[in-house]
Amino acid sequence: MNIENSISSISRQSLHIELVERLRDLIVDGSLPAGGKIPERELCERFEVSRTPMREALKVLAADGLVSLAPNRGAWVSKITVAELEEIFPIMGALEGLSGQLACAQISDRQIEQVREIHNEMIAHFEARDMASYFRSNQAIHEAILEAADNPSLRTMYRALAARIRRARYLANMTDERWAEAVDEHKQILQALEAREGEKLAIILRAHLQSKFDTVLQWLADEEANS
Amino acid sequence: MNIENSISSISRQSLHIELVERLRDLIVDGSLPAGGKIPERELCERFEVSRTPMREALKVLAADGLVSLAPNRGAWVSKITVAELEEIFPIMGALEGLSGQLACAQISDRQIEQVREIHNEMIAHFEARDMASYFRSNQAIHEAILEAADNPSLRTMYRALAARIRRARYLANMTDERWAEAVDEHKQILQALEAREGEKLAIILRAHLQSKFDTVLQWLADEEANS
DNA sequence: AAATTGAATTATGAATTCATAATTAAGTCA
DNA sequence: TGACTTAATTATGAATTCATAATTCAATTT
Repeated sequence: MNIENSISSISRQSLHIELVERLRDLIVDGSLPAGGKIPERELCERFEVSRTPMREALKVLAADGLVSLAPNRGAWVSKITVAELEEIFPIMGALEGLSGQLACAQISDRQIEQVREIHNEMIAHFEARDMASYFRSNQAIHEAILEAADNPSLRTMYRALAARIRRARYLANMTDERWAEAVDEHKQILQALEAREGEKLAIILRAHLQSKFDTVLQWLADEEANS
Repeated sequence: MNIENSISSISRQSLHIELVERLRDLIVDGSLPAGGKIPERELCERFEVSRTPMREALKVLAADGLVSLAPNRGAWVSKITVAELEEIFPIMGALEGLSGQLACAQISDRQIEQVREIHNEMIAHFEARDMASYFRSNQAIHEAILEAADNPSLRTMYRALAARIRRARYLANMTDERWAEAVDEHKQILQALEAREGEKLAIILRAHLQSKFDTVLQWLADEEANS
């Protein structure tokens, strides 16, 4: 890529798009904590933009559900409720099932090989009981399947939902038993993918997400009890 | 509702939200034709707002995919391509399947009765070969199932997709043969719903949308050939 | 001392302004 | 006449300004 292109790739797209992505990252990685107020002025200074594009970005994120706008009271990072989790998990399941089905229909041997590699890394992390690394590999597998599905709209929608429930999804501590179950489910996922059995993979993925959801609900109930 | 409430329900929500809805309507009903430029200035005058909230609304719609923003060249109504249809139909199928499944799990007898009534109206429209009325009833049935699924996020996502492909979905002329098939599929839909067989309904709905998609693709191919 | 009122401050929503990019129109030359 | 150049116009993106709503905090009352 030459200099001209590398400049244009930054300045070409409008400020608010850039801001949407930056803000989404800040929210997803927890720099802007859930339930907290979004300091508009501060962020404008940080990113050296005026309020106009910043507020445009906040409105886009609000339409996505990641941000809540209180009229005349500013923007807040949306706090996920149990009710919303109950809404979103089945949708994620449907989308992830579809992504598996589409992936099976057209995934290349090369891509399957890549998934297998990540899968094996994940197993190693499981055996070492390294949960952070396990989650990373886990996420990479789901991303790879989504990638293989080769459907940009699906990708965008899935990621938007994943951003909304991210913390709930990866902060829930699993019991060792549940963890082993999840690993077993992942072995089935790999098998179905290798055999390119789309319908089967869809069913497994939906069930996998359902299990995850149950775990999260359990965790939330425990959290509730302990506070 | 008292006067105070009816006032606040209008003025309470911000201008750009109101505009998002108005613009979406204009696009979906064809007042702003697909592929056409969106006359920002004109719309600002029409709705008596300044450019700021109008542009905020356009950015939200762009994030939704209903509008395309060309940097420094303004906003255009997105034109659906065959590639996008190929992306979106399976997603709609997955979401509609899920809505059927969720609906079966909790639909009331009263709601089933309502669906049955709309279904019978639709059959009457079919027998009278009144396609416009048929489409209206058809849409009402899918809406009723979506409603019974009682999942606001699902509803929002489904409607956003439906808006994007609306014209393709309802402008495609069906052959009499295909039309009869669709009606038959709808009879199965009603049966599964009455029996509250969620999995089965999901499968039927996915297949139903797949058939619809095939019809639309055929229609597009014909259109292509005739132009 | 606690609650309540009201002025001062701050933040927000929307209009306006401003710099710049894109388009159009006019003029020039082959 | 028709393509090309360049000036004028218009539209766009972003910054700034302005009116108003919300919040804070001190003063007052009970």
